[in-house]
This record gives sequence, C-alpha cells and structure tokens, in this order.
Amino acid sequence: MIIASWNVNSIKVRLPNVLEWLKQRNPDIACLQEIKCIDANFPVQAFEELGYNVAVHGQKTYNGVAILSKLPFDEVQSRLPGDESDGQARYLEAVVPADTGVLRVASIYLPNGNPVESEKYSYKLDWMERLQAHIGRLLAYEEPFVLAGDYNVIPAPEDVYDPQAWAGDALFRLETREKFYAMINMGLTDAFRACSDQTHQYTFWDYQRGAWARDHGLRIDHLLLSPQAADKLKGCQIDKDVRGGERPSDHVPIWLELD
DNA sequence: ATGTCGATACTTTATCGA
Repeated sequence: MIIASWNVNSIKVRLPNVLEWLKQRNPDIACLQEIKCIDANFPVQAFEELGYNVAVHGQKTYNGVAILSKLPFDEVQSRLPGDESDGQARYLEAVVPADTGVLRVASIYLPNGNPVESEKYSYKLDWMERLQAHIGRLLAYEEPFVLAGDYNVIPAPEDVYDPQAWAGDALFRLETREKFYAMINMGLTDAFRACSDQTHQYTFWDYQRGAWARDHGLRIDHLLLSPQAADKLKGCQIDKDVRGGERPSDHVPIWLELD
C-alpha cells in the first residue's frame, strides 16, 4: 500500500500535474495540501475517474486539504481539536479499512509561522501543541496511522541547504524544532529518515532566487507513523523529478510503502 | 544586484501569503 503527501499549491493550476503523477505513482492514498479552493470547486470527478474516493476540507484563497483514497472512507473528520475559533482549513483525517483492522490517515498543512515576531508564529506554536495533544489521543488507540503533510518544519541541519541562513526562520528555529521533536518523541517515526541516512534530500524548493537550479531546498514535508504503522514500513521516497516539470508546485510528492 | 507564483478585487495593477 502506497501513501503519499503533496503540497500542490493550488489544485486549480496543478490538476494536470496531479493527474499525471497519480497515473504514474498510483498511490492508494494521496494527501494533498494548499488546494486553495472551496469544497465546491475541488475537481472531485477527475479523481473519481481514476478510482479515488475524495474527502475535501477546502477554503477560499488559502490553505485547504484533501485526501484521495482507493479504499472507502469509514470516517472523516475535518478539524484539529483544541480551538473552536480556528477557521483555517489545515487538517483532514480519515479512517479506511485495512487488512487487519483499520488505517488512519491525516492530511496536514501546518502553519508557516513567518515572521516569527508576529501572531502568525504564536499561531504556529499553538497549532503544534494542539497536534501533539491530538497525537496523544490517537496513540491510545494503538492502531496504525500516518500523519502526512507539509509540516513547515526543517527537522535538522542536514535537511536544509544552508542551516545558518535559516537559523532564525519559523521553519527552523529551535523553538519550532523542539515542538516537532516533542511529537516525534511520543513514539512517532519520520518515515523518510527511518529509511535513509542521505542528507540534503529536499521536498521543497522556493520559486525565488533560482532555488531549484541551485538545489537550495528544504525537507519540510513529512510522513509521521504510529508504532503500528512503522512496523509495516517498507520504504519511503521523494519524487524529486516532479519539481523539474512544467508549471510545477514548489513542493514535490513524498510517499511511503506499507506492508 | 537581481531573481517567483497564485489568488483576489472597488482588477487589468497592487497586495498578500508563502
């Protein structure tokens, strides 16, 4: 079973790229972020024609997440608990049937948080605390789950082309990383890092300053696994070539294979 | 020194977010 995550940066613009990639990679489940459209404008039919069930949590202009699944949805929940006043569409969770029991998957678009002196950064930190609390509840089920998404967190210096240049950024500063480690330390597995010691393997290259041509990238899209999912992990890869395609997203797909 | 992309609206350029 292949489970993927991809920040598409507007599904309206990226639909041809996404359809082409789905046909090639053929994931069982694909978690999308930054669809940047309301539910009614999400191209459900195009995905259904490829055999996917579709769950969407959209928003006008910003954010928006979706899950495409060849397996039917038993359950779908479209908000991260902990703040009823949070209107940003950044979390979508679904349960699908698995060979033994169930598999839970979430599509996550964690706030960017820049600039750090603004309320955007406190919102990011609050959001991470809410996610950590939710992870605690999910772990209690002792079931396989995959939290897939754009975390806007660079876990370690080897995950960025120039750590010094990013030291104070909301994606890399220690306070951010500590919150990320706190989640990992609850018992989650970073699928890519569990499968590879390779440094400087990126999932995002900025559109600006020739970042792609210079390989100035960041590893900020992650697949975090519960112990029960990690036991089934066979491999994890980044589809880097997608960034060199026509009218690409600034992020590329990352995917894992479970037994 | 410069360099991008996508969505929006009192739109055809400026602004915001990333």
